Amino acid sequence: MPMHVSLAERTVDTEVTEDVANKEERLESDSGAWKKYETVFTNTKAGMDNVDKEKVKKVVYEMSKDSAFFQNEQRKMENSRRKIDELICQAEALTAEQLDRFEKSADDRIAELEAKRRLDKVWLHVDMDAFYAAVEERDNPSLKDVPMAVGGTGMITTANYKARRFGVRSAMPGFIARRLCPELVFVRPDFAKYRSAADETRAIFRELDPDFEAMSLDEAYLDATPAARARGLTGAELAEELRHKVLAATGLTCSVGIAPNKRLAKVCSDMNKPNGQFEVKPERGAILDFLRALPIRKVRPVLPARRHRQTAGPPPKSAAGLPIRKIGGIGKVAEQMLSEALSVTECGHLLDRRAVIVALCSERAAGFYLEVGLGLGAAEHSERPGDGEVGRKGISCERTFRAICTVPEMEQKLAELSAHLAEEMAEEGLRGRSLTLKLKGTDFKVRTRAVTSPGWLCSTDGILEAARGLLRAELRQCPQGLRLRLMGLRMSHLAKLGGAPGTPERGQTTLREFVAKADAPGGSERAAPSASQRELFRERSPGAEPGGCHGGLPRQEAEPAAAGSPEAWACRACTFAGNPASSSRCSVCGFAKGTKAVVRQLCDSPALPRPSLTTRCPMHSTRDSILGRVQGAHLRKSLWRGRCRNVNVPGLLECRRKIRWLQQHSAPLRRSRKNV
DNA sequence: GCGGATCAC
DNA sequence: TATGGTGATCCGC
Repeated sequence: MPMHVSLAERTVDTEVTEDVANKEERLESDSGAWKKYETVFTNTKAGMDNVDKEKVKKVVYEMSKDSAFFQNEQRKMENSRRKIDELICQAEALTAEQLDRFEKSADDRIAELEAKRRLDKVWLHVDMDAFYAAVEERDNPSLKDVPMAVGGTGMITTANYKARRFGVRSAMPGFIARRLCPELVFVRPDFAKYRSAADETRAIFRELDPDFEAMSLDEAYLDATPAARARGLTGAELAEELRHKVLAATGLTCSVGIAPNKRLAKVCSDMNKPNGQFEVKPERGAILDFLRALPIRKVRPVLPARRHRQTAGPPPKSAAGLPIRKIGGIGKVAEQMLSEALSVTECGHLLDRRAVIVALCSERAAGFYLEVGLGLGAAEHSERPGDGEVGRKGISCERTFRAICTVPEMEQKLAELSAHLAEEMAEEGLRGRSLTLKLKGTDFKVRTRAVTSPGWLCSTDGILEAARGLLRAELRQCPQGLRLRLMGLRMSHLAKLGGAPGTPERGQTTLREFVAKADAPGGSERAAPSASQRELFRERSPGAEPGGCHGGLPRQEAEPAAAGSPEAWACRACTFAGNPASSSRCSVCGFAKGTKAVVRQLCDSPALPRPSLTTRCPMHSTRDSILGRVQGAHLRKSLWRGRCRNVNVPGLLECRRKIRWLQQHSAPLRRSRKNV
């Protein structure tokens, strides 16, 4: 049985249940393994109530089971399984007294949250119905009569409702969709067209709320409070009017949710999809009812036999609460965790189980779940970036390609990505300090490696140089080589290009971020981000010659207009850190240059086992090899300063002792090698 | 700050 | 024949 039973299935009467049971039995005899393969495709979506989910699941499983993708999914599932089991143990270990205490604490928080409840707002969440597909159908009506999907054989972005009946849906790979529905028609996406259609809808949104919040091309939040007051209309009336206007102007239908906050409005827009609307009245009781006992929405097509039975049999179970998965932010993993560790499958359960939730979840998570249980949500538009502010946290690009395993191929990809990223940044007038390299192996495992540079990065060359450094460090850690199917670059710590020269723009930005973070609930413990990094790099001597110790980490990058002071940093031997070129010590691990060569020899020598990420290096007791990157900035800093006791890493002191020993004995060792 | 994971669209 | 790209956030180091 699926752990998450959909809404529609709950109302099924005994006869149909028997039918399902029989089918289950039949399929059980095949093998049964497919049942454990949970994909996002089995999650209920609008227009998919009648889909035979078990069949879809089996098809997806059959087509996936031998792939590397599947293996990776299994690995991820096992990991979350472990975490959930851990949570279950913790839950079982809770004593009655503890639970009592947590319940009181939960009640306090609930009282605080409840005090902030607002019922005076009218929010609309507008969601265009199967947007891309609908635009294509509008422009080519013959597509209306066939199952159709926008996207390629790689991935589907949207499916029309005819296709959804087969279980075809967004985010599904095309080849699986074709198997589910052989006559499926594929249409190449045309984003220019969708953007122009979105512009038409947005012109209408703007009439109702000039500050409306577009979440994507096909989705927006509208604060209809002022309009409702000014015109003396209810939210439902405004929604009705809006839907008609959108249809008249674009020929497209949309669904609208009406509620006193954004979170509820979003849930509501999905209730009567497509081309419908649903309101939760701005009353506390109505909201709690909505969460506890979901009204029977669209009635499923009812078989005559079933109708007959329904009158004779037990009353329909209409009182099923809102499934937690309907809430934005609760995905596959959270759903499983809540269900198995906390016995929460519906929003109403969140309040019943508040003590365990507060006991086991993080502060933020618990707060979120309590809010959901109370039906609370944002009642104001999210803050918009002010003038001159960046408005985003990062900018990135990534590409999937056929498997590559040679370094030149990888460097070629990096060059393309760097150029692309630099171009995008230039378009938005951005520069950044942190670069993250993303690698996905042919086994679908994802790794990310990041550097934060003391200077700004924005040019293709600057980005490429930093990216190469990250790649080389990774290659050094994987002597067996890499087989990649994806590479990506992401720039973060962004700022606008062309700030006044010499101003400590970075300091100001981070300070503002820090204040904002500290202001946010639960964020007060976070340290100012850049302080340790600045200290790491401060000892750089100003006159260092650029080329001295060059491993591929970024130098200070001049802005296109103003010339900055070029500063070489980075060291080949320790793979990573910023090193003043003139220093004889690595600023990351504190080794003298010569020592590192010796350590490397020792690690490489056949007499000793090779260090790897999983085995302990024979030279020290930490998990990482000396040649590998020392994890974590705080750890690097402590190593450099010799304050190991502040770092909670077992064996670190011993590690330093060994290093010292090596340093003292490096000379004879080096000599002995020369003699070989 | 870094890296893994999750989530939404 | 064979599972995407972009952006954000959270958690635990």
